[in-house]
Amino acid sequence: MASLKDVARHAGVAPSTVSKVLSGRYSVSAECAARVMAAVRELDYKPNLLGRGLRSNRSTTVLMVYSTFVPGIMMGVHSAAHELGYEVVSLYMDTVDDEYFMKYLENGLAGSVIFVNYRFDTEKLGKLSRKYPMVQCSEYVKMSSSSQVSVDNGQAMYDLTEQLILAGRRRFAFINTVAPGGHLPFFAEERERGFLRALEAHGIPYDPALSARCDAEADYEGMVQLAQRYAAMKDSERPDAILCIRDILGAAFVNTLVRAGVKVPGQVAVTGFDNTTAAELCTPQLTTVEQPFFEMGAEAMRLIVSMLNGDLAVNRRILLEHRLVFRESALQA
Amino acid sequence: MASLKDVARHAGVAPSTVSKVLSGRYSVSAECAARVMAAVRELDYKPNLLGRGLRSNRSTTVLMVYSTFVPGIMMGVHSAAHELGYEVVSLYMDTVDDEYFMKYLENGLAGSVIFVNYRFDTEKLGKLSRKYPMVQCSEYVKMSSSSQVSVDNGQAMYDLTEQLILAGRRRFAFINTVAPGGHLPFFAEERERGFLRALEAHGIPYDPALSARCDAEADYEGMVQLAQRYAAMKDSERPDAILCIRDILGAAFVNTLVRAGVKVPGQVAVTGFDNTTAAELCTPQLTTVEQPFFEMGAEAMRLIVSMLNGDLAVNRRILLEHRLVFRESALQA
DNA sequence: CTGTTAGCGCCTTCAT
DNA sequence: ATGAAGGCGCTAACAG
Repeated sequence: MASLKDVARHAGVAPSTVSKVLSGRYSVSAECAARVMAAVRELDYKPNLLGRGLRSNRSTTVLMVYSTFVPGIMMGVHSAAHELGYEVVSLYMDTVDDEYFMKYLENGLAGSVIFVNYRFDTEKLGKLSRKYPMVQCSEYVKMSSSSQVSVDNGQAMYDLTEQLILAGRRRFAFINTVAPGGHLPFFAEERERGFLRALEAHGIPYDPALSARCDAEADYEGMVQLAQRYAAMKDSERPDAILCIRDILGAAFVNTLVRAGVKVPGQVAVTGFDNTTAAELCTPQLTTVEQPFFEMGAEAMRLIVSMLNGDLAVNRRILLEHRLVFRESALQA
Repeated sequence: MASLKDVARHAGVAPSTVSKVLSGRYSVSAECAARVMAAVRELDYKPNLLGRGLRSNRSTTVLMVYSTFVPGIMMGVHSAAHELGYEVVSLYMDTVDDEYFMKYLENGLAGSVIFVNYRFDTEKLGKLSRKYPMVQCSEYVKMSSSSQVSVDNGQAMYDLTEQLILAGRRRFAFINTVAPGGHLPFFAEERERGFLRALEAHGIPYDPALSARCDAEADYEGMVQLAQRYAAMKDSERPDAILCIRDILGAAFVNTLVRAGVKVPGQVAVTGFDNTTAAELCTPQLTTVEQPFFEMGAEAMRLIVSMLNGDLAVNRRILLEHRLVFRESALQA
């Protein structure tokens, strides 16, 4: 691999001059810059990030930690990174609230973090964010010192609930998931609050006993079992609208209810959240909420870069627009 | 961050001695080693990978390039990496056969590659494998100079087909996917060959006109459209067994046929491949083939490390055992 | 505007 | 068995 020194020799200048041309942050004569760039092309020079990082103590590599694979977010992050001249390395961590990813910061591989749907203890997060630029994408914990990019989960669920009310639904159930510790992810809390707020705004009475919480670690079968409780209810006792926190839960409900002879959406409307494949895979297909994942990822990347450049006095919270997707499982008013 | 020099000072030895203790490849007195290790703990020292990589020109960071997110493989790769003292950085590339990932090798971030389900031109792959250790996991191209870990896709499909034959099926269709260029991934070729081999071995006549190939880029709706052609056939003309190359295709067929009133598995047996969530999401649930993803990932990692250590004279091909998973869509004989 | 110099953290040869 | 010295590729401070 050609090194910066090789480029310098080939162009007949000093190594530091090459460095200056490449960084673009120092004044160099146009003629000289042209010679350097020509040499870069001829030698197919690629800067060595180890040398650069070691010397400058800065890193253009962003660590992306995710607990849920969302292709759209990944593509958005990568796309923005590419435009901005950054690299992203990603790390799948199925056990949430673990600090294993710190290794990748401490050993110098990366210099900043984007969390995607990753739940991390508030206190730890606070400490961490003082050492490394950090942004939370999609899921987040409340923290004034943390940057975040997401949709307005509460508003999204409010909007969805409102449409069902306008379509004539009256007996509502909300199916949330609950983590082993009994904690709800913050976005899940927000969605539930949005749901309640919509009922209240429209004066719809609500019986919490109709709702349920599914174990976050439940597999599909577990979700089906929960749904069977609803399938087994007397028609008069069953909710006429079941709002699920995620598509896969919604799909489990649709499949289970239909198999038991309950009419969807005739007797019960069912909805999901995220507009994943699962929403299309069930019959009838699932009404759901779509998030602008690509933009969310791209914004998260831009935000990190701003922070790295110190462009930002304060951390920011970016909210992007959601979109309701109506399918057969719950028709629009 | 404490550096190696800090550790040396704290332990009262020379930096080079600390390095020797940590690498374990030089003789150091037990007493001295103990002092060093104590200092490492007290200072919470983490070796800086940039300094190490720059100096040694070796990297313990493995790049994982994938076009399909398979949690099991990821976890296997990470688990083995952790045991062996390696790091994994991963890169999602939806556009297959692209060389963008080379950047991460050329800039020194990583020193070897694991491809997961990533199709890469044979010639390029050959060139690359001469510069960087490389293993293909799950999908692979035929190449004597390349290491690979996978199940025996041909044998898996042979076994599945044979079970359907033994269960009395006689009119077989095989639904493959075809990439824009008209090329089949190698594993897809192998599966199709295994299917044909089983029919031949049991003397079952085969009408290729019954089979079809779905555009690899088709979304769920596209798959449903293909399935509708089969739903619309006269009962006497329709295959009584439809073997799909992937679960999601199988799910589309199950859903579409059932919705059209065709009995699954009564009139048609349907199968998938991979045992993903999609196989559970459809009704009836899908008979499929399970791969030992975790082990595949772990083996791929071990193989890379062997190659990096030069332990391996020749590249290797590791085949792991598949498992048939029978569900309602195609019952066992 | 360009070049010289020093050193980021680490490993490895060589001398002791 | 231990330490001293050099240098991997790069950038930043300084000199010219």
